[in-house]
Amino acid sequence: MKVKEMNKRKIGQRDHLTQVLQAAEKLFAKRGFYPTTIDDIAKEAKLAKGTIYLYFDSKEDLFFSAIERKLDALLSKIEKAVKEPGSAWQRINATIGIHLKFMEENKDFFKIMQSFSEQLREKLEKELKERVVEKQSRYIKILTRLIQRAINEGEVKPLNARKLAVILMGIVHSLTVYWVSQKERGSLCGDASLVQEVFSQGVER
Amino acid sequence: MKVKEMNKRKIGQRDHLTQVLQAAEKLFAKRGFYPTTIDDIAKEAKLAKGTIYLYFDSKEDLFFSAIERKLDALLSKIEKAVKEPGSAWQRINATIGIHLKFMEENKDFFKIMQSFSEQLREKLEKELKERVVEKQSRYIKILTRLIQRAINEGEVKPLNARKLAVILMGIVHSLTVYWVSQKERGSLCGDASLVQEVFSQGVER
DNA sequence: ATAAATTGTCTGACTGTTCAGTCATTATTA
DNA sequence: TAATAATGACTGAACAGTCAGACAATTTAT
Repeated sequence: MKVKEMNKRKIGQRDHLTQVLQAAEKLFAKRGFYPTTIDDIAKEAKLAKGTIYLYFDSKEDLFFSAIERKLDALLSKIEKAVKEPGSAWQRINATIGIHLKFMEENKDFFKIMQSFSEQLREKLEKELKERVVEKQSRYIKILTRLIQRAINEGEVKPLNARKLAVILMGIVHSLTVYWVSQKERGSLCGDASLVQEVFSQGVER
Repeated sequence: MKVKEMNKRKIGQRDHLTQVLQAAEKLFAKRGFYPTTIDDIAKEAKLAKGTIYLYFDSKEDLFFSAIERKLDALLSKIEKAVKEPGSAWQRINATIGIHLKFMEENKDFFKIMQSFSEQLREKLEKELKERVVEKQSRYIKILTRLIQRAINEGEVKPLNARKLAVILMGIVHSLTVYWVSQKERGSLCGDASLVQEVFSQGVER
């Protein structure tokens, strides 16, 4: 987060910062990057446009900061769960559950995620993009490590662990997309067992 | 002589249309909808901006037409393959192979697909959007029907066929995304057997 | 056969609007 | 009172879409 004068931040200021980030998340999620204007976000946050530029350098900076904020929240949940004792499978299953629960609670957010990397290329600041890409790949790395361990323990076929991680993410993601598109939404978390069943049976030795 | 000249004129027209569609596909795929300007497309197609508006009503119209063109090509390949005789599994496997091959040959194109529905919402003409959504869902329906048959034949566990279709699409799609992001790309088609193995084992009774 | 008129295609300068980012002014806080 | 925070009118660039006219292919008239 590129907050100017970070060290001098006060409570009033932090509130405004959060207001802006929440408004940005909401609107970017609803409409995507380009159709969302800074004026929209300012209005939603009940602040003047100029105030936003006190906290963020540009629209892109705000966009990435909003994504980063949520991604941090998801990652810390995942990382915490992975530290818990248990077998590789138990951890993989926990991860699936946490991911689906998080998406169910933040259904707008994931829409940003899926498009950001391909949508903004070219134009965007390299540094900004890398901040987010790094966190995205950390998630895949965690899953890859878990799957590799399951392979080493002989519970999973000796396939490419990274590709299996990609496949698992793909399953979880596609079900989320499907769930969001439904008019009458059931519980997304309820699909955790389906994912676990299909994936584990699909890769087990 | 008369006929010859007339043909020359008509062929010229069709060429321009194709030129525009190809340029649009290329640039929309590379940069996405908003950062691509009609001037860019005109330049790429070596035509004047006004000419594009002879063939398309708006930027959105052009965007959807470019998508539709490619989607038709993919769908007709899939539909043809599904008509071939064979078991439900053979057809599902054929579909996976065709899909991956198509993406390998049109790696830019699929990027548009994944984002279009979420990117443009709100603003876009309903009718334009529906043209594409209808075709997208036709693909899922084909897969769903195949999977349902495999369930009826007792080869697949009695789970929700549509969700399984969504899962299969998710696997194929995520591997495509992963493949595109690789610097050193191997063969995407080569992953067809991985998908088939994991999916079939994952859902079999 | 040649010129003139007609038709259909293409062009790119122009217009109106939208919007990211600025900054002089005002409000708040210490 | 001085420092800091917030405001919103303003600016300049970008861009979708238009349109008056250029140009080439055909047809008609002489």
